[in-house]
Amino acid sequence: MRKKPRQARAQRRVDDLIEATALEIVDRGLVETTTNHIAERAGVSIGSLYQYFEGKSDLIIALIERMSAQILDAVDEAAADVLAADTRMAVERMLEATLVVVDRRPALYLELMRHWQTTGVLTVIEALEDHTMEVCRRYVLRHHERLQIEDLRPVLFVIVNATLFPLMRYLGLANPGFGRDALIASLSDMIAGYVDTSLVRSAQG
Amino acid sequence: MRKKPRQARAQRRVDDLIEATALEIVDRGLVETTTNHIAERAGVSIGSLYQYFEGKSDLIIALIERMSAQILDAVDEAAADVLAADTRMAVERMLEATLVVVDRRPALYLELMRHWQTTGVLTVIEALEDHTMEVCRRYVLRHHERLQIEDLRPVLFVIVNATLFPLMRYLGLANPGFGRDALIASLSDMIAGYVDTSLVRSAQG
DNA sequence: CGCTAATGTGAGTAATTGCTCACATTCAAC
DNA sequence: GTTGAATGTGAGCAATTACTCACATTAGCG
Repeated sequence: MRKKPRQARAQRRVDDLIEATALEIVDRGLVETTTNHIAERAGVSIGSLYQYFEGKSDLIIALIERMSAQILDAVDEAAADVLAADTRMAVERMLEATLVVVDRRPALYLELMRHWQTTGVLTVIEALEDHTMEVCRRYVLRHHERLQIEDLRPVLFVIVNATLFPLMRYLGLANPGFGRDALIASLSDMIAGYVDTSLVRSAQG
Repeated sequence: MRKKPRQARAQRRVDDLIEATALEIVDRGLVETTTNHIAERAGVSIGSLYQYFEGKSDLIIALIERMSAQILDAVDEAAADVLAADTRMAVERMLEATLVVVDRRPALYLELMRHWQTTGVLTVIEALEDHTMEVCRRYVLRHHERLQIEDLRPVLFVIVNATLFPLMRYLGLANPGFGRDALIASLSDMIAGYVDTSLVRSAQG
C-alpha cells in the first residue's frame, strides 16, 4: 500500500476500493479486472486509487488477505473442537467449516482459486497451506501413540493438497454428477484410510 | 484453426508457430505470451499467423492437444501393464509413467498447469481427467470381487484429482523439502489405502 | 476565518495489445 | 512460361492498458 489513510473518509475509500475489486473480479474475472474499472465501480477517481495502492495486484493482495483471515479463523475454530475426534470425523468437520466460509461468496472464492498461481494469490494460499499443515501436525502429535510417522513432511503435503484441490476443482464444476456430501465423504474416507491404516502399517514395517 | 495448410511449406509454418508458442510460454509465461512475439520467434510474419490460427488461445489449444496426446499414450501404455497389479503398485506405475512424459519439458508443463483453468487448457485437462477415470474404472471393474463400490463417480473423482493436483503443486515448488520418490510413495499409499481399505469396508457396512 | 496537509479529480500519455488489409511472393498444374 | 491459387509480408489501426500530474476540494485546527 502506498500511503496509509489518516482520515476516516480515506479509510472508507480504501474499503470501497477493496470491495469494488471483489465485485469486479466476480463480474469480469480476475484477468479482465482493471484498475480503471475498479475505481469507476467504487465511485472513486483513478488518481485516488493510485494514492493508496501500487496497482492491481496490490488491491488483490489486500482483498485476499481479508478473505484468508476468515478461513484461518474458521479452521482454527474447527481444529479446537476436533483435536480429540477420530481422523474421519476430524477431516469431515474441517472441510465443512471451510465450506461454510466459502459459501458466503462462492463465486469470488472460485474465481480467485482459478488463478491460484498468480502472485499474491499464491502467497496467501501458501500461508493457508502452512497453517493447515500445522493443524494437521498438531493432530498427529496428539495421537502419536496411534499414529507413528517417520517423515511428516510429504505426508502432510499430500493430505493438505489432496483435500484442498479436489475441493476447489469440485466447486468449479458446472455439473458435478454427485453431491457435495458425497465428495466430503469420499475425501474423509480417503484421508482417514491413509492416516489410520497406511501410515501405521508403514511405521510398523 | 482458420485455414488448413495445403502445401508442405505451410505445414512447416504451422509447426514452427506451435513450437514457438511453447518456447515463448516457457520464456515469458502464458499470460505475457503474445501473438506478435510468437510470430517473431517462429520467423513468420504476424499475418501468416492469423491465416492459420484464430489467435493466441487457438495456438495454445493446438499446442496442448499435442502434449496431452503424449500423456494419454503414456497412461494407456502403463495401464495395460498394470491392470493385474495390486493397487499400490498400479498407482505408483501410473504416476511414474506420467512423470516420464512431463520430464521431457518440465517448464512447459508447469507453466501450462499453473493456468489450468484457462479456456483451452481446461478442455484438455478434462479430457485427460476423463481418460484417467476410465482407466481407473477399468481397474476397479477388473478387481470387482475385491473392490465393491456403490457409487463410483465421487470415488474416481477424488482419486484422480487427489493425485493430479498434489503432483502438479509439487512440481511448482522451488524448494519442496522432500524428494519426488517420497511424494509418489505417499500418494500411492494414500490411494491404495483408500481403495483397498475404506472402500471395501464401506461396501461391507 | 485562514491556513496547511490530506484527500480527491480525470484528462491525458505512453505502451502494448490483437488483428487487418493491401500488396508481394511462391507453388503447382497446365 | 503462364496463370491462378496458395502462401507470405509488415506497416499500421483501433482498443485497451497502467499510470501520472497539474489542479480542485475538503478536513481539521488555531
